[in-house]
Amino acid sequence: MNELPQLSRREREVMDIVHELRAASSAQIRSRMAEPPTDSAVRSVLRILVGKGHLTRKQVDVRYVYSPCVPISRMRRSTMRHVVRTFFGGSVEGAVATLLELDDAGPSEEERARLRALIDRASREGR
Amino acid sequence: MNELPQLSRREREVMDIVHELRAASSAQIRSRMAEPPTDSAVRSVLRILVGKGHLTRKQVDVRYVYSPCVPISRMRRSTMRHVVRTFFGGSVEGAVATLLELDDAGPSEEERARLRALIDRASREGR
DNA sequence: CAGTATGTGTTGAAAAAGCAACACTGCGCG
DNA sequence: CGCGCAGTGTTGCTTTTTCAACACATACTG
Repeated sequence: MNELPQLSRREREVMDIVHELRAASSAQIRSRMAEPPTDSAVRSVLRILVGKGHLTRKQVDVRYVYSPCVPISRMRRSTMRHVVRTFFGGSVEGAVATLLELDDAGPSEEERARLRALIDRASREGR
Repeated sequence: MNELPQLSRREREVMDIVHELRAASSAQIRSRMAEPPTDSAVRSVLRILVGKGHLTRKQVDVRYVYSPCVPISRMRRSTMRHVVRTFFGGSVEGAVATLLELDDAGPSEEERARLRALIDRASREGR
């Protein structure tokens, strides 16, 4: 049903930044962009994203603050689903394996404990 | 060091398809695209991607087969790193949690065992 | 051989993206 | 007040993307 149009290069870049910050002003977003263009250029992209229904904005004090329309939890799931399918042949296990290799320090003891707990909880919810 | 230029909408779509299939012909790619354009349009994008250094092509029988230049393992890591930072505030644990929720069937007993093994192995490699 | 089917590359034009210049507003301050 | 500053929106131009039409090659088939 909701087929939001796909994003251009800059649009995707901005969306990623907003997702990372959860909510951000135009200036904040610009400061994180690669080879940042003019202020007005950034705001052009923002206006387009609001128009397409990807961002909402809300006035806070004098400036606008932008945040994603789609709730973060849904975004997490859909992104992960896409990544697992695209890069891991659908294997959740493979994806977990790569995640665990990310920290080259490796997970701490507490973290490992929490991960085991996650696995057990997933198994209980599965049935 | 290697800063490959960022991708346009169609370019990204094609790259995702090629990553999923590991290697694909023009026609295969086209058949998986959303609202697929003409054959020649697809091949235009492919030629650009080869030019930018994102894809290699190799002649197999009569047709060309395209595959990514960057090895899949590196792609998996960099993509996961990006996703974790963008959508999970850097929390590997959070990312694993979402992964485990993906199958609504939940992981099987064997899969859970393998996941636990992964965790233990990650801890050993960590030091 | 003529015709069709499949694979490819080139070209040029329409659409979208990308962007800076400019104009407007409200605010603080000398 | 007059001035600069920070934030915003609009406009129009330039570049990139996107795409289909066309042309070429090879292989198969009647």
